[in-house]
Amino acid sequence: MGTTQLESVPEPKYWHLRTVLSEALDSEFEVGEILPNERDLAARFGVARATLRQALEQLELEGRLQRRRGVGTTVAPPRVGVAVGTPDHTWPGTADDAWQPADCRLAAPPAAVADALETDRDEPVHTVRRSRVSHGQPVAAELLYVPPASVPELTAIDAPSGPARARAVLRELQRGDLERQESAVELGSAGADDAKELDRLPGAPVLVVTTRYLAGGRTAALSVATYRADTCRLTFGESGDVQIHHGPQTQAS
Amino acid sequence: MGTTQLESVPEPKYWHLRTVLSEALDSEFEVGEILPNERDLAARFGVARATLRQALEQLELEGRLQRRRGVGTTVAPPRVGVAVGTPDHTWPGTADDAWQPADCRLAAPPAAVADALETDRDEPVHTVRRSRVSHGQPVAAELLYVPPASVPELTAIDAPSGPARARAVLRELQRGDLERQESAVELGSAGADDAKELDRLPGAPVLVVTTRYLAGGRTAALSVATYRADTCRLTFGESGDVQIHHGPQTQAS
DNA sequence: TAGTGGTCTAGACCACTGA
DNA sequence: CAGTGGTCTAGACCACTAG
Repeated sequence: MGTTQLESVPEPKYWHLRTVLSEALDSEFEVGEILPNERDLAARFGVARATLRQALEQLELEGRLQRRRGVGTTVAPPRVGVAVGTPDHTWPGTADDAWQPADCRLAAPPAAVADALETDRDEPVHTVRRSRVSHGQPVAAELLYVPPASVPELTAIDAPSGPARARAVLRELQRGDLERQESAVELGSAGADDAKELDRLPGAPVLVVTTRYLAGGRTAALSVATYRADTCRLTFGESGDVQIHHGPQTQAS
Repeated sequence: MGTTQLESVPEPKYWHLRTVLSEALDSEFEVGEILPNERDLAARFGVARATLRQALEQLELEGRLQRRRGVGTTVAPPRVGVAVGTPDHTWPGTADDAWQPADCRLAAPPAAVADALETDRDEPVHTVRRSRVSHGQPVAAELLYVPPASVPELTAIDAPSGPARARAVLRELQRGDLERQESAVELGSAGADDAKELDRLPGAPVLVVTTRYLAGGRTAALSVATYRADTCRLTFGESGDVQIHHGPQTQAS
């Protein structure tokens, strides 16, 4: 990071700063390397700390930086591709299962979920909580809603609750033949519980993947999964791993 | 918004404020209604304007609010579902074409794009710029990279450049038989040009959809599309419109 | 305990919109 | 023009991590 001054330009300081830092990251830093602390960086560029932080937030949103309280700011590795489009990676129990069941409860779901499942609003459904790990890092937290009708042979004795119960539900669910799945992706922010599971602070940006599993002409299950937006790239279809995007698009015209 | 004071809680003020406002939005406001201005709101809750703004930013990220400089803050309508998983909605020229070609240039693409296309890094490719409109609002800006080999019958005479040229390229491209497509979704921020096209400020959060189109065993084209993260929900597969998510996930335990 | 990022304040000025 | 959100400052204190 050679120069230490910002020219006066009509664009916001924090945006210009973002660009300068981004180029510095490309040319002068290695993945995992720690940056100078925020107070030093702000002084070096002659801006207030809040302005510097605005630039860092942008870069973190783009997956270029990783910040941890009490530790520092490090250069983030490229985002990991996470397959979500094919049943292999989400329908429970398939071979390379990166999902780890955490809990299971029987309770009435949110109204919107009940509507999508076509169950009564106060009819309890199995609610499985799972977390997904990739490359040793937690990447997603999921709530899977399974109406009792989808797991008819589930015996109450298997296990009362907890991970064992969750596995029993998933095992029974998998006996059904999945026809197809429909997904939607949108931006959201992590709630307190998801944040803890994803090792982030509350409000951290997440990609919310809502998936409806269809089997036997019915909605067999419905999943709401939150993926870390800073570290994940969601892939659909054959896991063809296209890695193109890097920073805001700029078109020389 | 009845109460005007925040209790002292161990959670950040802006987060608590976000929750309070979110509930107020559900119960006391209609879509399109304008909120009091930031200075009034901050005073009403007894916090600094910056803190209030942090809460509003969260809600905007979640698609609950829409803020426009010089105008005010309004309650946003639910996100619109935008189909991106099936060729019908992205492969050029299909029936219900919501895409509007804006420009076309012949130029060497970014290195990463050239690698994915399996062309030489300095080999020029057709670069089509399109924008997608839904419900009268711009929702996406796209750069479509088409190697000359994918449009062999394109005559240089059709049109030198501009929208007409873009349409010619798309028309020729469509003559190929699309086998399948692979997509990836990640979070990004809008560059200056995308931002203008999407009617947002630079740095606005976008969902970057990178798609590789396969035809005749080759990569026929590659697209990098940026969708407004605040207003869009990307749907994959049959356009089954699951609308579940609303605010951070909270699990009563 | 020293150093980091996270939160919060109270101001100021700017860029933009619409009447 | 008045009013809005957007940017920026210079501080302060807190929560967390690691030696």
